[in-house]
Amino acid sequence: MTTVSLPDGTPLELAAGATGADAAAAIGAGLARAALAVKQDGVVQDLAAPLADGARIEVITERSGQDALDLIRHDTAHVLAAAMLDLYPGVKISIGPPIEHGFYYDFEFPDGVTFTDADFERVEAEMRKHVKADEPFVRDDVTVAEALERFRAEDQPYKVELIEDLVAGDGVEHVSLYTNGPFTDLCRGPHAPSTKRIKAFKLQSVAGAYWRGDASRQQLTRVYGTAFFSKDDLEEHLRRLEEARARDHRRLGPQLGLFAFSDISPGAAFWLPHGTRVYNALIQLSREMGEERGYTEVNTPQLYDAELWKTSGHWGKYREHMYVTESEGRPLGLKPMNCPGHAHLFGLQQWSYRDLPARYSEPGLLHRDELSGALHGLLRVRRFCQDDAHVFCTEEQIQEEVTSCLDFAFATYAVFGFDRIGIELSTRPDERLGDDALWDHAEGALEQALAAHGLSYAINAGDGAFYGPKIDLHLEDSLGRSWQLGTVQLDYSMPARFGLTYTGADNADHTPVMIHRALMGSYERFIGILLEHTAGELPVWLAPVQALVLPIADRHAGVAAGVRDELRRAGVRADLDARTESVGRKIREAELRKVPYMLVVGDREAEDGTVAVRRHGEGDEGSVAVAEIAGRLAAITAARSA
RNA sequence: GCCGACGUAGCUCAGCUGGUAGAGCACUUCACUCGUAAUGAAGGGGUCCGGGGUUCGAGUCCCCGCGUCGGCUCCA
Repeated sequence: MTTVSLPDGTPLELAAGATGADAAAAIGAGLARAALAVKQDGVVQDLAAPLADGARIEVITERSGQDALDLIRHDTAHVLAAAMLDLYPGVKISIGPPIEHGFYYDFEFPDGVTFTDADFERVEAEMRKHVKADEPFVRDDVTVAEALERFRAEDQPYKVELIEDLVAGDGVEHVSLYTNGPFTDLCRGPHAPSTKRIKAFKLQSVAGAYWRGDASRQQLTRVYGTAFFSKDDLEEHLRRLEEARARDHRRLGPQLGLFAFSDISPGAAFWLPHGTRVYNALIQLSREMGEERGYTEVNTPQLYDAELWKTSGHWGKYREHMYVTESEGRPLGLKPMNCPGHAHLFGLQQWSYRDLPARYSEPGLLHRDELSGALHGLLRVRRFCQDDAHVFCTEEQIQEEVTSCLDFAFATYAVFGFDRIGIELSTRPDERLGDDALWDHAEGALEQALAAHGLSYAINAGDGAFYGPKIDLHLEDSLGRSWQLGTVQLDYSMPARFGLTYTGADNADHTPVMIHRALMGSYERFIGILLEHTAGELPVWLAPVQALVLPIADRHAGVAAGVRDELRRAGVRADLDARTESVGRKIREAELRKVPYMLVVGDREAEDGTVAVRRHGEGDEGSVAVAEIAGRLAAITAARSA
């Protein structure tokens, strides 16, 4: 006898050796038909897998959410591979997993064969044949030797390499193969019972992807697709992707007159007047919040003798991403980051332990020669400005300083209502400065700060900066792609390399510790993410035009200009639309520009010193005295409350 | 940088198999002076990303370059 328990805790008795399919059948015929797989103690397995006595089980059906979608998307990846082998003899297959919103499969095509999205249609047609044929997924556990023989015979070197690595790495002796129709793949599984469970699928894009993520190895052709349990779900998914395009900051920026890009300077935004207002308002926010927290602003050069970059270590590691020039034979580098400049600045002065911590901030303009293919609107640029700061402190002050950097970061995000923040601890990379004892120490300090906040975080092993580990804070864009905004980095190396010292209470020289931190990250990236999160409807305090005064007829233009001036005197960013156009048109255009407040001035308002207030997206709210609306908007701006 | 796609007026896009460029919005002018999401009419505007090539003829086909988009790699 095998006894398993169902999700509601009910025990279910089955014959010894019973499978997931048996369990589903024992519960009901309908469930047996609907069953795709079985989850045993949290692990999804084939229906044909035997159940372990005492296991908690759950039968996976179409309604099981992500587990079920992962399953058929993985199935669809196998069907794609089967179709590709049908259509492209000699194609080499590598791997094809499910991913968050779909799946991919990586192929190597024979010489001279290129694969493009124009080929999707015939591949999809071939895939449909396999789905229609209702081909079962059959698992076969074989010895490593058998598997190697099979894939060598089929001339599938990537599969051979995967098996060899499994043997070398994990010492496996058996591997599992899954066969659907004519196609057999090395695969851990699980899979649904047959290809017919795939109800709707679509190939989406083709991309290059390096074998095993290694740029020095063969580049394969990756085919992305997605699959669902119904055509409606698939269409709904595609519709959402289309909607996300409307929130794309690259579309919103020019539309709202915030910024533009030009071929003449790839990766560098041209900030238009309204975008510059937003940009400056964010810098102002950083300044005010920094001042409250004991930061002092500094201003350091753009160009430095290569000596500085050699001292910091950047010359060796990042020179190819730096813009360099020379003057009178002296090599110079345009700063890609502020830290060496700040370290040098620290060294120009004399320091006592009584002066620490010193917190230097600078909205420094940086240039990095990013790979052309990496550029992405405002989110990845070559010219940008970080809300950068460096804290120089004693060993004893680290904990408190890192903690207050994190507090500062969350306080900044709270201003914008950002609460879904991904936290990562990035640890020592292969190429690094400093010995292991230093790294142990530094990583430990960051872990403690995170623990003190009670924050849950992911470990990003090997992704630290070359001078120290870091805590990274991530937000998602409109398509769910994750972007690093904030970072707090602990650095024991650079102060020593720059020979920085302070005089301790013992009258001896000591080396300070340096904390690098940026919270918004760069103003460019932050504005990009903010636009995607708000769909361009910036909070009132940040809107480039907070109020637009709309005279109804030309005779109201004088009064309207007076209203605008009064608002401006109160510190409100107000503009006037005095064109000879209908109010309807002016309102439509202001709505499209997402201006938060439209203030209409006609005969009635001119008469009694009021404006008719219309909120963006909400319609007419009636008349309000000019002084009152000016005070209201000034208060909102001062408080950054909406 | 690599793989694939794309690049036509300020913007969004049309332009079939090669036969000398088109719409809507925007812009300019004129008329209208208007009460909460488009007043009407007329007009101007294009080295079809750049450079080569094939052809009697190239926006359209081929090659090279640049840029953008989706990925990969990278991201101090």
